[in-house]
Amino acid sequence: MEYTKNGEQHGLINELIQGKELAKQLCNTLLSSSSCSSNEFLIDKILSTYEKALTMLNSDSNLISTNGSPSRSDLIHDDEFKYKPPLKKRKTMPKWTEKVKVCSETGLEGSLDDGYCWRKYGQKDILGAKFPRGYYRCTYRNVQGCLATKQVQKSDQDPTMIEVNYRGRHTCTQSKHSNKSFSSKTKLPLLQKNQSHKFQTNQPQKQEKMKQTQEESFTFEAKLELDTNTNTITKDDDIFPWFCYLSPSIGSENGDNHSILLSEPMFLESFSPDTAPFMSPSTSESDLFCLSPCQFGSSNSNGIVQTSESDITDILSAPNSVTNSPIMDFDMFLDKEDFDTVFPFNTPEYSSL
DNA sequence: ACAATTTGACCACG
DNA sequence: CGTGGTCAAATTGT
Repeated sequence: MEYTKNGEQHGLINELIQGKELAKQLCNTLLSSSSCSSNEFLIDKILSTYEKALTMLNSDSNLISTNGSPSRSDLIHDDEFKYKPPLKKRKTMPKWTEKVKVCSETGLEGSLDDGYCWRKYGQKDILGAKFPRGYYRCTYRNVQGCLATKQVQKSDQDPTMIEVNYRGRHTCTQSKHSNKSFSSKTKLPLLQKNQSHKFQTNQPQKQEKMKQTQEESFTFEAKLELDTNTNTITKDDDIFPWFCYLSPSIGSENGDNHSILLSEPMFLESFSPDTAPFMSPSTSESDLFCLSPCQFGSSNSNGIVQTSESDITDILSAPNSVTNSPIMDFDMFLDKEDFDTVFPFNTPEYSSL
């Protein structure tokens, strides 16, 4: 992909920065119990900004879509949802990839928490990858029919990087998060393939569990960058600072995350996970929410978001994204209904915010 | 006893 | 047919 068009890239960054600022304003507005009209205006502006950014990205077809899916910018225009994917097989399930970098100094890279409860249902060696991929689904799949799943895999290049591929939004209500702790729910395959899996799943596991208790000392890094090799876009904290990356050391189990949240503009409790499906899973209930592309991170995860198939447009659909703003793939984009769910600002229920 | 994880088998897709 | 994703029995943990 050639994202070498400096001018365009610069413009994109500007748009994104503007979006950030607008989001901040909106947050402030919301926090000050502002008027609806003011909110609507800001939201419109934000949407417009993202549209522009997406359009810019879209202008490079290679950048956005690798499988012929409609570009996101096509979708974000309300009245342009007429588009019907030609032969889309399925997939209304949003999907996005997130990369989380865990500071190895803490030696805690074995786990991470995005705020949801996951149950591991599989692990597989992936061709060409050093580390096996772990498959997780929502703990409440059976109970609440939540179909959210995620795949977790250590990065080949940088073992401190954890790649988390989310699929589907959470439809469950994970009330337990109200007592928010930074417990990690995901354990990563720590060993490389050539190491004994048997060993891996036993002994190290205990170590990991012990590590989990130390998770509060996790530190994360987040950045956004364009990876010209992989056609992916990563988020830079500078660009999307409001994505709220809390350091576990800051937020705390009993601590008041809100105080932190307030330091960076974010959308707080006025959104509940139930009413705002686009929110970050990571924050789940307690704490932070974010507009679409973003999510509110919960303490444990900070990271880099990345679209696996470089469809930045997916940004807009990050329903239950995670801690780190997800930029979802739109290889299977959402239909309008989904989009409204994810980015419901145009819906009546949100117009009164 | 129940819940979660592991892991080989199975299946679908390209 | 190879690979990735899921299932489910066995195992382990609480």
